[in-house]
Amino acid sequence: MESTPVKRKRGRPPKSQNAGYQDTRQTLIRVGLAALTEKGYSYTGLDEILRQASVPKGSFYHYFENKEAFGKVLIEAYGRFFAEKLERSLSDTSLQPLARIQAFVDDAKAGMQKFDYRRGCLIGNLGQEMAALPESFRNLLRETFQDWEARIARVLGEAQQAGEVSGQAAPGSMAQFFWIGWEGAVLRAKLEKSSQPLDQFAEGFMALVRSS
Amino acid sequence: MESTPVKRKRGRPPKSQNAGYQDTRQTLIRVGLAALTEKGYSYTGLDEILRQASVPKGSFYHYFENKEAFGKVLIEAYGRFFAEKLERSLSDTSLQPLARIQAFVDDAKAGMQKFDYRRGCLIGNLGQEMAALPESFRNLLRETFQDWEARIARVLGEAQQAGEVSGQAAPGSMAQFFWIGWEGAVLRAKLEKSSQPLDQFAEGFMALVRSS
DNA sequence: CCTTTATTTAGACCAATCGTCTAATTAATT
DNA sequence: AATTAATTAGACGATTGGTCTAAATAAAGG
Repeated sequence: MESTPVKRKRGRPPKSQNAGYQDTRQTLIRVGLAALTEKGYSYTGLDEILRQASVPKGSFYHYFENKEAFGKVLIEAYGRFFAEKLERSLSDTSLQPLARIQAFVDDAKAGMQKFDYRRGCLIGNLGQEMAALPESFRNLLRETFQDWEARIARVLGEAQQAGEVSGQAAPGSMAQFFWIGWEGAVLRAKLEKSSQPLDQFAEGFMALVRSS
Repeated sequence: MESTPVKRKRGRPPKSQNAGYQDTRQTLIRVGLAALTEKGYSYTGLDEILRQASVPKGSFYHYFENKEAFGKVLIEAYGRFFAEKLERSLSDTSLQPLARIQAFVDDAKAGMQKFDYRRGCLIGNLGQEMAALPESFRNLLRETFQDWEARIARVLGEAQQAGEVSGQAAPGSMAQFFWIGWEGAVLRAKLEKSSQPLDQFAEGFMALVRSS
Protein backbone atom coordinates (compact mmCIF):
# COMPACT_ATOMS: atom_id res chain seq x y z
CA MET A 1 0.00 0.00 0.00
CA GLU A 2 2.66 2.50 1.00
CA SER A 3 4.69 1.16 -1.88
CA THR A 4 7.89 2.88 -2.79
CA PRO A 5 9.23 0.51 -5.42
CA VAL A 6 12.26 2.69 -6.03
CA LYS A 7 15.19 0.30 -6.11
CA ARG A 8 17.59 1.97 -3.74
CA LYS A 9 21.25 1.98 -4.58
CA ARG A 10 23.99 1.77 -2.03
CA GLY A 11 26.64 4.40 -1.67
CA ARG A 12 26.68 8.10 -2.14
CA PRO A 13 23.97 9.15 -4.58
CA PRO A 14 24.64 11.02 -7.83
CA LYS A 15 24.55 14.79 -7.47
CA SER A 16 22.44 17.05 -9.70
CA GLN A 17 20.29 14.57 -11.52
CA ASN A 18 17.26 13.10 -9.76
CA ALA A 19 16.73 16.33 -7.79
CA GLY A 20 18.36 14.87 -4.72
CA TYR A 21 17.71 11.63 -2.89
CA GLN A 22 16.07 13.37 0.04
CA ASP A 23 12.79 11.57 -0.53
CA THR A 24 13.91 8.57 1.50
CA ARG A 25 13.61 10.83 4.50
CA GLN A 26 10.27 12.14 3.29
CA THR A 27 8.99 8.62 2.78
CA LEU A 28 9.97 7.66 6.30
CA ILE A 29 8.08 10.65 7.68
CA ARG A 30 5.01 9.93 5.59
CA VAL A 31 4.88 6.27 6.54
CA GLY A 32 5.73 7.09 10.14
CA LEU A 33 2.85 9.54 10.41
CA ALA A 34 0.42 6.98 9.08
CA ALA A 35 1.62 4.39 11.56
CA LEU A 36 1.72 6.68 14.58
CA THR A 37 -1.68 8.26 14.00
CA GLU A 38 -3.02 4.75 13.93
CA LYS A 39 -1.22 2.90 16.65
CA GLY A 40 0.75 5.38 18.67
CA TYR A 41 4.44 5.54 19.39
CA SER A 42 5.03 2.64 21.72
CA TYR A 43 3.37 -0.04 19.71
CA THR A 44 4.78 1.03 16.38
CA GLY A 45 8.06 -0.68 15.69
CA LEU A 46 10.72 0.74 13.46
CA ASP A 47 10.84 -2.52 11.55
CA GLU A 48 7.25 -2.11 10.57
CA ILE A 49 7.75 1.43 9.29
CA LEU A 50 10.85 0.35 7.45
CA ARG A 51 9.13 -2.58 5.83
CA GLN A 52 6.25 -0.44 4.62
CA ALA A 53 8.63 2.18 3.30
CA SER A 54 10.98 -0.41 1.77
CA VAL A 55 13.85 1.29 3.51
CA PRO A 56 16.57 -0.71 5.24
CA LYS A 57 17.41 -0.08 8.84
CA GLY A 58 20.75 1.40 8.08
CA SER A 59 19.08 4.21 6.15
CA PHE A 60 16.86 5.07 9.04
CA TYR A 61 19.78 5.63 11.35
CA HIS A 62 21.40 7.72 8.72
CA TYR A 63 18.49 10.15 8.60
CA PHE A 64 17.51 10.09 12.26
CA GLU A 65 19.50 9.72 15.41
CA ASN A 66 17.09 7.22 16.94
CA LYS A 67 13.40 6.55 17.44
CA GLU A 68 13.06 9.45 19.85
CA ALA A 69 14.50 11.97 17.41
CA PHE A 70 12.28 10.54 14.70
CA GLY A 71 9.29 10.97 16.97
CA LYS A 72 10.09 14.60 17.52
CA VAL A 73 10.29 15.20 13.80
CA LEU A 74 6.95 13.50 13.36
CA ILE A 75 5.33 15.64 16.03
CA GLU A 76 6.55 18.78 14.33
CA ALA A 77 5.57 17.55 10.90
CA TYR A 78 2.12 16.63 12.10
CA GLY A 79 1.71 19.92 13.93
CA ARG A 80 2.46 21.82 10.74
CA PHE A 81 0.35 19.57 8.56
CA PHE A 82 -2.61 19.86 10.86
CA ALA A 83 -2.28 23.61 11.36
CA GLU A 84 -2.46 24.04 7.60
CA LYS A 85 -5.48 21.82 7.36
CA LEU A 86 -7.11 23.78 10.16
CA GLU A 87 -6.27 27.11 8.58
CA ARG A 88 -7.86 26.11 5.30
CA SER A 89 -11.19 26.03 7.11
CA LEU A 90 -10.60 28.81 9.62
CA SER A 91 -9.51 31.37 7.10
CA ASP A 92 -12.38 30.84 4.71
CA THR A 93 -13.86 34.30 4.93
CA SER A 94 -16.79 33.33 2.77
CA LEU A 95 -18.16 31.72 5.93
CA GLN A 96 -19.26 33.24 9.22
CA PRO A 97 -16.74 32.54 12.02
CA LEU A 98 -18.63 29.72 13.70
CA ALA A 99 -19.33 28.12 10.35
CA ARG A 100 -15.58 28.02 9.78
CA ILE A 101 -15.13 25.95 12.90
CA GLN A 102 -17.94 23.72 11.74
CA ALA A 103 -16.18 23.42 8.39
CA PHE A 104 -13.11 22.11 10.17
CA VAL A 105 -15.26 19.62 12.03
CA ASP A 106 -16.76 18.39 8.79
CA ASP A 107 -13.34 18.18 7.19
CA ALA A 108 -12.00 16.15 10.09
CA LYS A 109 -15.02 13.87 9.99
CA ALA A 110 -14.36 13.12 6.35
CA GLY A 111 -10.72 12.48 7.15
CA MET A 112 -11.50 9.95 9.83
CA GLN A 113 -14.10 8.23 7.75
CA LYS A 114 -11.66 7.95 4.87
CA PHE A 115 -9.44 5.70 6.99
CA ASP A 116 -12.33 3.82 8.49
CA TYR A 117 -11.79 5.49 11.88
CA ARG A 118 -8.47 3.79 12.37
CA ARG A 119 -6.37 6.93 12.36
CA GLY A 120 -6.79 9.54 15.03
CA CYS A 121 -4.85 12.58 16.07
CA LEU A 122 -1.13 12.05 16.49
CA ILE A 123 -0.90 14.66 19.23
CA GLY A 124 -3.78 13.14 21.12
CA ASN A 125 -2.35 9.65 20.74
CA LEU A 126 1.00 10.67 22.10
CA GLY A 127 -0.54 12.74 24.87
CA GLN A 128 -2.39 9.67 26.04
CA GLU A 129 0.80 7.64 25.89
CA MET A 130 2.88 10.30 27.61
CA ALA A 131 3.73 8.09 30.58
CA ALA A 132 5.49 5.70 28.22
CA LEU A 133 7.20 8.38 26.18
CA PRO A 134 10.47 10.26 26.36
CA GLU A 135 9.90 13.23 28.61
CA SER A 136 11.24 15.47 25.88
CA PHE A 137 7.99 14.98 23.98
CA ARG A 138 5.87 16.68 26.59
CA ASN A 139 6.64 20.26 25.71
CA LEU A 140 6.41 19.65 22.00
CA LEU A 141 2.93 18.28 22.46
CA ARG A 142 1.90 21.13 24.74
CA GLU A 143 3.16 23.69 22.29
CA THR A 144 1.29 22.08 19.46
CA PHE A 145 -1.94 22.34 21.39
CA GLN A 146 -1.17 25.97 22.20
CA ASP A 147 -0.73 26.72 18.55
CA TRP A 148 -4.00 25.11 17.54
CA GLU A 149 -5.71 26.75 20.48
CA ALA A 150 -4.61 30.20 19.42
CA ARG A 151 -6.06 29.62 15.98
CA ILE A 152 -9.46 28.59 17.30
CA ALA A 153 -9.40 31.42 19.84
CA ARG A 154 -8.78 33.89 17.06
CA VAL A 155 -11.87 32.77 15.19
CA LEU A 156 -13.96 32.68 18.36
CA GLY A 157 -12.94 36.29 18.95
CA GLU A 158 -14.18 37.13 15.49
CA ALA A 159 -17.39 35.28 16.23
CA GLN A 160 -17.84 37.40 19.33
CA GLN A 161 -17.40 40.56 17.36
CA ALA A 162 -19.88 39.30 14.82
CA GLY A 163 -22.34 38.64 17.61
CA GLU A 164 -22.44 34.89 16.97
CA VAL A 165 -20.96 34.13 20.37
CA SER A 166 -21.92 35.54 23.73
CA GLY A 167 -19.45 38.01 25.15
CA GLN A 168 -19.21 36.30 28.51
CA ALA A 169 -16.55 33.67 28.13
CA ALA A 170 -13.01 34.42 27.03
CA PRO A 171 -12.12 33.09 23.58
CA GLY A 172 -9.00 31.51 24.99
CA SER A 173 -10.96 29.50 27.53
CA MET A 174 -13.49 28.40 24.98
CA ALA A 175 -10.72 27.37 22.61
CA GLN A 176 -9.08 25.31 25.31
CA PHE A 177 -12.41 23.68 26.04
CA PHE A 178 -12.71 22.91 22.36
CA TRP A 179 -9.45 21.00 22.08
CA ILE A 180 -9.90 19.20 25.37
CA GLY A 181 -13.22 17.86 24.23
CA TRP A 182 -12.23 17.37 20.62
CA GLU A 183 -9.47 14.95 21.49
CA GLY A 184 -11.95 13.01 23.56
CA ALA A 185 -14.31 12.93 20.61
CA VAL A 186 -11.60 11.62 18.27
CA LEU A 187 -10.74 8.93 20.77
CA ARG A 188 -14.35 7.89 21.01
CA ALA A 189 -14.87 7.99 17.27
CA LYS A 190 -12.04 5.50 16.87
CA LEU A 191 -13.61 3.23 19.44
CA GLU A 192 -17.11 3.43 18.02
CA LYS A 193 -15.93 3.48 14.42
CA SER A 194 -18.37 6.30 13.84
CA SER A 195 -18.35 10.05 13.40
CA GLN A 196 -21.26 10.40 15.78
CA PRO A 197 -19.02 11.40 18.72
CA LEU A 198 -17.46 14.14 16.63
CA ASP A 199 -20.91 15.50 15.78
CA GLN A 200 -22.12 15.13 19.31
CA PHE A 201 -19.25 17.11 20.69
CA ALA A 202 -19.36 19.78 18.01
CA GLU A 203 -23.06 20.29 18.55
CA GLY A 204 -22.61 20.71 22.28
CA PHE A 205 -19.71 23.05 21.80
CA MET A 206 -21.66 25.27 19.43
CA ALA A 207 -24.59 25.40 21.83
CA LEU A 208 -22.25 26.32 24.64
CA VAL A 209 -20.48 29.20 22.94
CA ARG A 210 -23.71 30.58 21.52
CA SER A 211 -25.45 30.63 24.86
CA SER A 212 -24.79 33.22 27.50
CA MET B 1 6.21 0.00 46.00
CA GLU B 2 3.72 -2.63 44.91
CA SER B 3 5.37 -4.90 47.39
CA THR B 4 3.84 -8.22 48.11
CA PRO B 5 6.44 -9.72 50.41
CA VAL B 6 4.34 -12.82 50.88
CA LYS B 7 6.74 -15.69 50.37
CA ARG B 8 4.85 -17.81 47.97
CA LYS B 9 4.89 -21.53 48.55
CA ARG B 10 4.85 -24.05 45.79
CA GLY B 11 2.26 -26.72 45.54
CA ARG B 12 -1.35 -26.98 46.30
CA PRO B 13 -2.33 -24.50 49.00
CA PRO B 14 -3.90 -25.46 52.34
CA LYS B 15 -7.67 -25.53 52.28
CA SER B 16 -9.68 -23.70 54.92
CA GLN B 17 -7.05 -21.77 56.77
CA ASN B 18 -5.67 -18.56 55.24
CA ALA B 19 -9.04 -17.87 53.61
CA GLY B 20 -7.79 -19.19 50.30
CA TYR B 21 -4.72 -18.37 48.27
CA GLN B 22 -6.73 -16.49 45.69
CA ASP B 23 -4.83 -13.30 46.37
CA THR B 24 -2.11 -14.12 43.84
CA ARG B 25 -4.74 -13.53 41.23
CA GLN B 26 -5.91 -10.41 43.03
CA THR B 27 -2.38 -9.09 43.20
CA LEU B 28 -1.92 -9.58 39.48
CA ILE B 29 -5.10 -7.65 38.81
CA ARG B 30 -4.14 -4.86 41.16
CA VAL B 31 -0.66 -4.43 39.73
CA GLY B 32 -1.98 -4.84 36.22
CA LEU B 33 -4.51 -2.06 36.71
CA ALA B 34 -1.84 0.28 37.99
CA ALA B 35 0.38 -0.45 35.02
CA LEU B 36 -2.32 -0.22 32.39
CA THR B 37 -3.89 2.98 33.67
CA GLU B 38 -0.45 4.48 33.44
CA LYS B 39 1.03 3.15 30.25
CA GLY B 40 -1.67 1.36 28.35
CA TYR B 41 -1.86 -2.21 27.15
CA SER B 42 0.67 -2.37 24.36
CA TYR B 43 3.57 -0.87 26.18
CA THR B 44 3.04 -2.82 29.38
CA GLY B 45 4.87 -6.14 29.32
CA LEU B 46 3.82 -9.12 31.33
CA ASP B 47 7.30 -9.43 32.73
CA GLU B 48 7.06 -6.00 34.25
CA ILE B 49 3.76 -6.76 35.95
CA LEU B 50 5.14 -10.06 37.17
CA ARG B 51 8.25 -8.43 38.57
CA GLN B 52 6.27 -5.79 40.44
CA ALA B 53 3.92 -8.39 41.79
CA SER B 54 6.73 -10.81 42.63
CA VAL B 55 4.84 -13.51 40.83
CA PRO B 56 6.59 -15.97 38.54
CA LYS B 57 5.43 -16.51 35.03
CA GLY B 58 4.16 -19.96 35.71
CA SER B 59 1.62 -18.53 38.09
CA PHE B 60 0.37 -16.02 35.60
CA TYR B 61 -0.41 -18.68 33.06
CA HIS B 62 -2.09 -20.67 35.70
CA TYR B 63 -4.55 -17.88 36.50
CA PHE B 64 -4.99 -16.43 33.01
CA GLU B 65 -5.01 -18.00 29.59
CA ASN B 66 -2.84 -15.28 28.07
CA LYS B 67 -2.35 -11.53 27.96
CA GLU B 68 -5.54 -10.95 26.03
CA ALA B 69 -7.65 -12.80 28.57
CA PHE B 70 -5.89 -10.91 31.34
CA GLY B 71 -6.72 -7.64 29.58
CA LYS B 72 -10.38 -8.51 29.43
CA VAL B 73 -10.41 -9.24 33.14
CA LEU B 74 -8.75 -5.90 33.80
CA ILE B 75 -11.31 -4.03 31.72
CA GLU B 76 -14.11 -5.62 33.66
CA ALA B 77 -12.43 -5.06 36.98
CA TYR B 78 -11.79 -1.42 36.19
CA GLY B 79 -15.31 -0.92 34.92
CA ARG B 80 -16.69 -2.21 38.20
CA PHE B 81 -14.20 -0.33 40.33
CA PHE B 82 -14.93 2.91 38.56
CA ALA B 83 -18.69 2.47 38.54
CA GLU B 84 -18.57 2.09 42.30
CA LYS B 85 -16.42 5.15 42.67
CA LEU B 86 -18.82 7.05 40.46
CA GLU B 87 -21.85 5.82 42.34
CA ARG B 88 -20.44 6.99 45.65
CA SER B 89 -20.73 10.54 44.36
CA LEU B 90 -23.81 10.16 42.21
CA SER B 91 -25.95 8.58 44.87
CA ASP B 92 -25.16 11.13 47.57
CA THR B 93 -28.66 12.44 48.06
CA SER B 94 -27.47 15.07 50.46
CA LEU B 95 -26.41 16.96 47.35
CA GLN B 96 -28.42 18.42 44.50
CA PRO B 97 -28.08 16.37 41.30
CA LEU B 98 -25.59 18.61 39.53
CA ALA B 99 -23.53 18.92 42.69
CA ARG B 100 -23.22 15.15 42.69
CA ILE B 101 -21.63 15.23 39.26
CA GLN B 102 -19.35 17.97 40.49
CA ALA B 103 -18.49 15.78 43.46
CA PHE B 104 -17.38 13.05 41.09
CA VAL B 105 -15.23 15.56 39.24
CA ASP B 106 -13.58 16.67 42.44
CA ASP B 107 -13.04 13.08 43.48
CA ALA B 108 -11.42 12.26 40.16
CA LYS B 109 -9.24 15.34 40.38
CA ALA B 110 -7.93 14.22 43.74
CA GLY B 111 -7.33 10.76 42.33
CA MET B 112 -5.24 12.02 39.46
CA GLN B 113 -3.29 14.39 41.64
CA LYS B 114 -2.53 11.58 44.05
CA PHE B 115 -0.56 9.80 41.33
CA ASP B 116 0.99 12.98 40.02
CA TYR B 117 -1.16 12.82 36.86
CA ARG B 118 0.57 9.70 35.65
CA ARG B 119 -2.47 7.48 35.80
CA GLY B 120 -5.46 8.15 33.63
CA CYS B 121 -8.56 6.20 32.75
CA LEU B 122 -8.00 2.61 31.71
CA ILE B 123 -10.97 2.64 29.37
CA GLY B 124 -9.83 5.84 27.72
CA ASN B 125 -6.29 4.54 27.38
CA LEU B 126 -7.41 1.36 25.71
CA GLY B 127 -9.90 3.18 23.53
CA GLN B 128 -7.10 5.32 22.21
CA GLU B 129 -5.00 2.22 21.62
CA MET B 130 -7.81 0.27 20.02
CA ALA B 131 -6.05 -0.01 16.65
CA ALA B 132 -3.29 -1.98 18.36
CA LEU B 133 -5.58 -4.11 20.51
CA PRO B 134 -7.37 -7.43 20.10
CA GLU B 135 -10.64 -6.68 18.41
CA SER B 136 -12.41 -8.51 21.21
CA PHE B 137 -11.75 -5.53 23.48
CA ARG B 138 -13.87 -3.14 21.47
CA ASN B 139 -17.25 -4.19 22.71
CA LEU B 140 -16.11 -4.46 26.30
CA LEU B 141 -14.92 -0.87 26.17
CA ARG B 142 -18.11 0.32 24.49
CA GLU B 143 -20.24 -1.40 27.06
CA THR B 144 -18.29 0.14 29.88
CA PHE B 145 -18.92 3.59 28.50
CA GLN B 146 -22.58 2.75 28.11
CA ASP B 147 -22.80 1.76 31.73
CA TRP B 148 -21.14 4.94 32.96
CA GLU B 149 -23.25 6.95 30.57
CA ALA B 150 -26.47 5.55 31.94
CA ARG B 151 -25.44 6.53 35.45
CA ILE B 152 -24.72 10.13 34.50
CA ALA B 153 -27.87 10.27 32.40
CA ARG B 154 -29.90 9.14 35.38
CA VAL B 155 -28.62 12.00 37.50
CA LEU B 156 -29.07 14.50 34.71
CA GLY B 157 -32.69 13.39 34.49
CA GLU B 158 -33.05 14.08 38.18
CA ALA B 159 -31.43 17.46 37.65
CA GLN B 160 -33.99 18.22 34.99
CA GLN B 161 -36.83 17.35 37.30
CA ALA B 162 -35.28 19.51 39.99
CA GLY B 163 -35.10 22.36 37.52
CA GLU B 164 -31.33 22.58 37.62
CA VAL B 165 -31.02 21.63 33.97
CA SER B 166 -32.95 22.97 31.04
CA GLY B 167 -35.51 20.59 29.63
CA GLN B 168 -34.33 20.93 26.07
CA ALA B 169 -31.56 18.38 25.64
CA ALA B 170 -32.03 14.69 26.32
CA PRO B 171 -30.18 13.39 29.40
CA GLY B 172 -28.71 10.59 27.31
CA SER B 173 -27.17 13.00 24.84
CA MET B 174 -25.78 15.20 27.56
CA ALA B 175 -24.31 12.18 29.32
CA GLN B 176 -22.65 11.04 26.15
CA PHE B 177 -21.24 14.52 25.69
CA PHE B 178 -19.94 14.34 29.21
CA TRP B 179 -17.91 11.18 28.73
CA ILE B 180 -16.63 12.18 25.32
CA GLY B 181 -15.24 15.37 26.74
CA TRP B 182 -14.21 13.91 30.06
CA GLU B 183 -11.85 11.43 28.46
CA GLY B 184 -10.31 14.27 26.53
CA ALA B 185 -9.87 16.18 29.76
CA VAL B 186 -8.16 13.25 31.46
CA LEU B 187 -5.83 12.88 28.50
CA ARG B 188 -4.96 16.54 28.65
CA ALA B 189 -4.52 16.52 32.41
CA LYS B 190 -1.91 13.80 32.03
CA LEU B 191 -0.10 15.81 29.42
CA GLU B 192 -0.19 19.07 31.36
CA LYS B 193 0.34 17.41 34.71
CA SER B 194 -2.44 19.58 36.03
CA SER B 195 -6.08 19.31 37.00
CA GLN B 196 -6.87 22.50 35.17
CA PRO B 197 -8.21 20.66 32.08
CA LEU B 198 -10.58 18.68 34.29
CA ASP B 199 -11.91 21.88 35.81
CA GLN B 200 -12.10 23.62 32.49
CA PHE B 201 -14.17 20.86 30.99
CA ALA B 202 -16.42 20.47 34.02
CA GLU B 203 -17.11 24.18 34.09
CA GLY B 204 -18.08 24.24 30.44
CA PHE B 205 -20.22 21.17 30.81
CA MET B 206 -22.12 22.65 33.74
CA ALA B 207 -22.69 25.87 31.84
CA LEU B 208 -23.96 23.90 28.87
CA VAL B 209 -26.48 21.77 30.68
CA ARG B 210 -27.76 24.69 32.74
CA SER B 211 -28.36 26.91 29.73
CA SER B 212 -31.27 26.44 27.40
C1' DC C 1 -0.72 -44.84 55.85
C1' DC C 2 0.11 -44.82 51.17
C1' DT C 3 -1.11 -43.79 46.61
C1' DT C 4 -3.24 -40.87 43.48
C1' DT C 5 -4.93 -36.55 42.05
C1' DA C 6 -5.43 -31.45 42.15
C1' DT C 7 -3.35 -27.10 42.57
C1' DT C 8 0.35 -23.96 42.34
C1' DT C 9 5.11 -22.28 41.52
C1' DA C 10 9.80 -22.39 39.21
C1' DG C 11 12.04 -20.94 35.50
C1' DA C 12 14.18 -22.71 31.01
C1' DC C 13 13.07 -22.06 26.44
C1' DC C 14 11.66 -20.28 21.70
C1' DA C 15 10.54 -17.42 17.96
C1' DA C 16 9.74 -12.70 17.11
C1' DT C 17 10.85 -8.12 17.62
C1' DC C 18 13.10 -4.26 19.77
C1' DG C 19 16.63 -0.30 18.95
C1' DT C 20 21.63 0.16 17.89
C1' DC C 21 25.76 -0.27 15.53
C1' DT C 22 29.69 -1.65 12.33
C1' DA C 23 31.03 -2.63 7.82
C1' DA C 24 30.53 -2.33 3.00
C1' DT C 25 29.40 0.21 -1.07
C1' DT C 26 29.15 4.04 -4.15
C1' DA C 27 29.90 8.85 -5.73
C1' DA C 28 31.99 13.36 -5.07
C1' DT C 29 36.01 15.91 -4.18
C1' DT C 30 40.81 16.86 -4.18
C1' DA D 1 44.58 7.79 -7.23
C1' DA D 2 43.47 8.79 -2.68
C1' DT D 3 40.38 10.60 0.48
C1' DT D 4 35.98 11.92 2.13
C1' DA D 5 30.86 12.05 2.21
C1' DA D 6 26.59 9.73 1.74
C1' DT D 7 23.89 5.72 1.86
C1' DT D 8 22.59 0.87 2.49
C1' DA D 9 23.14 -3.97 4.30
C1' DG D 10 22.31 -6.66 7.81
C1' DA D 11 24.49 -8.65 12.21
C1' DC D 12 23.85 -8.00 17.00
C1' DG D 13 22.37 -8.45 21.94
C1' DA D 14 18.57 -7.54 24.83
C1' DT D 15 13.78 -8.13 25.62
C1' DT D 16 9.11 -9.53 24.53
C1' DG D 17 4.93 -12.56 24.75
C1' DG D 18 3.88 -17.00 25.12
C1' DT D 19 4.64 -22.14 26.02
C1' DC D 20 6.14 -26.00 28.29
C1' DT D 21 8.10 -29.47 31.62
C1' DA D 22 9.26 -30.38 36.17
C1' DA D 23 8.89 -29.89 40.98
C1' DA D 24 6.49 -29.04 45.21
C1' DT D 25 2.68 -29.31 48.26
C1' DA D 26 -1.89 -30.52 49.99
C1' DA D 27 -6.28 -32.95 49.45
C1' DA D 28 -8.83 -37.05 48.60
C1' DG D 29 -9.57 -41.92 48.50
C1' DG D 30 -8.72 -46.43 49.82
